[in-house]
Amino acid sequence: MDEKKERIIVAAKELIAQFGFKKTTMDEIATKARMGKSTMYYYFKNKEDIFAEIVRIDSDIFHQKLNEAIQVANSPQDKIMQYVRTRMLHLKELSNYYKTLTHEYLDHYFFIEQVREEFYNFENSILSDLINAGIEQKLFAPCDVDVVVRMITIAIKGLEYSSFTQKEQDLERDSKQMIDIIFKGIEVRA
Amino acid sequence: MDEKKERIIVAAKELIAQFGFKKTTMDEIATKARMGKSTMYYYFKNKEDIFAEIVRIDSDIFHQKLNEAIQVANSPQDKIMQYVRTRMLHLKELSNYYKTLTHEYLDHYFFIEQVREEFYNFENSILSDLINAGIEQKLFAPCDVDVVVRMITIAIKGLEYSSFTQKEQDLERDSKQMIDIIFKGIEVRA
DNA sequence: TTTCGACTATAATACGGAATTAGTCTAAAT
DNA sequence: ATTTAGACTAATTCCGTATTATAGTCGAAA
Repeated sequence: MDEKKERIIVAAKELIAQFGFKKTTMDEIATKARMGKSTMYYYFKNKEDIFAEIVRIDSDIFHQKLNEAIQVANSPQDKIMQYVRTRMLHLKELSNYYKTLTHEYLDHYFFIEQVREEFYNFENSILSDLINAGIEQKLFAPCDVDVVVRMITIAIKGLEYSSFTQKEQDLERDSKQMIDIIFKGIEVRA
Repeated sequence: MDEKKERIIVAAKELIAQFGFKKTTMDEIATKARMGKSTMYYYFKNKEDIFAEIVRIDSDIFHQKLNEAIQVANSPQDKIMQYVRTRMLHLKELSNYYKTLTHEYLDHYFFIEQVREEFYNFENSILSDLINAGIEQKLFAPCDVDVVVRMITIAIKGLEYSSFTQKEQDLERDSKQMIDIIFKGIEVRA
């Protein structure tokens, strides 16, 4: 029954969002999902497995949003701009959602690391493709694509950091300004 | 007696570097500095005061190193490049030195916040001056200086983050590549 | 003015028993 | 066969308390 699995996920998601992973007990999830505790063990191996599934779902949605964003835009520049913009906005939303977990991240949950790794590869591949497309279309100067991608991701890291203390609006403005500088540079043009 | 103060600082600095602020006791510092514990209270108001002084001294040295770096370089571009390079290298050194403290930073030590604020202003002022100089010398395109400075500091934050998992050499290379992109951009030139 | 040992109040720690909790198992219901 | 649940267990967390460690004070001596 997939509907049962869904109920567990929904209940767990709400509780975890409110209280964090550790503070949410299997009994609470079971009660909220209106079923016996051991029933959940028929659908999930253990507590971590439930959380892993929740993270996986969110991660899928996030990937999808990013893919949509670059499909909507036209030029490589626009695609990169929209990618970064969407990434920042939705990540802030997600991190806001998972705020109760921030502390628990310290305790190494393997699948967090795994999701991070997956996302790193995803992002790298998208950005590489966009930079390469830009070079082919003679929009970007021929350059070491890996280096450029790396610098963009480092810049994104900086944006991410500054986003902790920032409202959504400023974050979007900063993202645009950063990408703009990476595109055009600040030196005078010949 | 300034020599006593020095002895306290030296002893405290070594112990704190090795064990962290919390794990270092006033008794240990006193023993290492070869004096009675309460003697130290003649020279310092309390334990935090000793640490604040240590941080202040290190911070002064750091500022000095940065000032030297930009004096040695010639063009605004070079000065910015050297500034970032020096900043990353010495900050890595410092953070390596204070590695035992990383965890304790979480507990809000007011003077850490204060030093951070001071440094933020220092960095802002230096970068603003350099960008303005570059614009005056027609090296940089006329632009919103505050925005450019902000983007550089955000990029530096990203570099800082990636420096945690990186060796000095890569850090230096990344710094150069980042600044290079900020100068030149990646779009083709007309 | 400078130094120190003795002292105190407070904060960290250690510990043991009680309560929770993740996960299992058996058996009943569908 | 599949699904559910309540009782059960082993492990962990929690909690009150007794003990220790520690930052900071004080008065006296050098």
